[in-house]
Amino acid sequence: MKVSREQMAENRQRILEVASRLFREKGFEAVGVAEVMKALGLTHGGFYGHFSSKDDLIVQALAHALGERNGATLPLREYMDEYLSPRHRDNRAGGCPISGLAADTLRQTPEARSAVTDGVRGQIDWMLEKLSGSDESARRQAIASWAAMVGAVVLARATTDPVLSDEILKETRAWIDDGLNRSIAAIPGTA
Amino acid sequence: MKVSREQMAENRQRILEVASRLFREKGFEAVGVAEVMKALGLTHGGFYGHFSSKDDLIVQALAHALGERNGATLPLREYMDEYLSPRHRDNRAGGCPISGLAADTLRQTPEARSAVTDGVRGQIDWMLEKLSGSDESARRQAIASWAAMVGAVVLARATTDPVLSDEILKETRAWIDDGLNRSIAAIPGTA
DNA sequence: ACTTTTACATGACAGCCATCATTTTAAAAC
DNA sequence: GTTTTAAAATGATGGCTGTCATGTAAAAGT
Repeated sequence: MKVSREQMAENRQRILEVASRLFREKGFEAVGVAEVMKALGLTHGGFYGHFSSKDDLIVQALAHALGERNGATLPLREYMDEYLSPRHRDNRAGGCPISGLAADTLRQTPEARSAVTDGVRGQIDWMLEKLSGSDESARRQAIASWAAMVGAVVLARATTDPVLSDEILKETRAWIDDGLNRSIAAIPGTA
Repeated sequence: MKVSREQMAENRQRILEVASRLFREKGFEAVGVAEVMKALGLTHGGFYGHFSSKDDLIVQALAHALGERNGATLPLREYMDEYLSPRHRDNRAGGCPISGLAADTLRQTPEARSAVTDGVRGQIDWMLEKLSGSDESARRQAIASWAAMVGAVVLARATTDPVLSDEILKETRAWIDDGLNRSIAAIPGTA
């Protein structure tokens, strides 16, 4: 049956939200078009009225998830605390799309890869801004801290031993903080 | 046709080698049983004489790839140089199975996940040994450095911009070295 | 030499998936 | 209120994949 214009626009948004959550949770390949539509209470038929293909959905869902996360106005340390928490590790569907989907995106279209690249660049810039420094050492710190965060979440998720998994998150968090403190101490007037 | 006993044993080894390379290159889901066998010049039919299922192959290929890498007798800094090199980034098929497959293993059998967990634990222990320290700070350093290495490789592979990709590897490598030097300096007698 | 065993080839089957053609039905337009 | 439009439902199709049944030929055993 046909639905109202607003209903259709809302449906489109809900497809993006549900798809981006399912993709993060199970990966692009493991989620079918029918599964996404069913999660909304719809059937697979209407899908191609909204998106031209599954690849198209992947690109838009990625952009949607990346954009959603950009609203983060947390202080850097709180952001890192949350990122490296067991809660984020266990919340793949609602978590960072880069740590969740970067590896999966390798086998996707150039458009999808491009969206992830923009996300990586944006994240580094955001962290750099939060570090309130733009010399090379701040950029190094932003990049390496971010790499450690992504790696720790990937490893913590892959590890089935909960003790080891928690330890990876905790020690990585502490290590990053060691580096932050060291840098702050190096700024004249803060030591 | 039937082949000799040694030939069969060799075929089994070659299946493991080819499969572990293909899996690392394209992911578990994207590689079919037929594709693996074809890469050896065989057909899909004989596969189930060697392995009970594709899931079985995945576990054994993972263990094979992880074991292969354990022969590393490089000094720690050289190992890190290689790990964070463009060459390793571009060599998924022959590279570290953890950075290449950890995310993919989330959706695999408990046995496969267990193999990866053992690999993570072994890698941390190996690095700890190389750091020649076993106090908590050395363990923290091993875990966080390793997380940064994995994250940097994942991000560098996902990033399509070659300049940014190279930068992620290079800055992460430098950042880890900063930490190593700081720790060495903290050991009495080395400063 | 003959028989038995078995590694691999061939071919088939069921299940899943993306995509599309057609139909239905309710909202928009008049 | 009637007609037009289009969003979603239904159903079909083709391709791919894991798995298995059967066939075949060469090695192993006697």
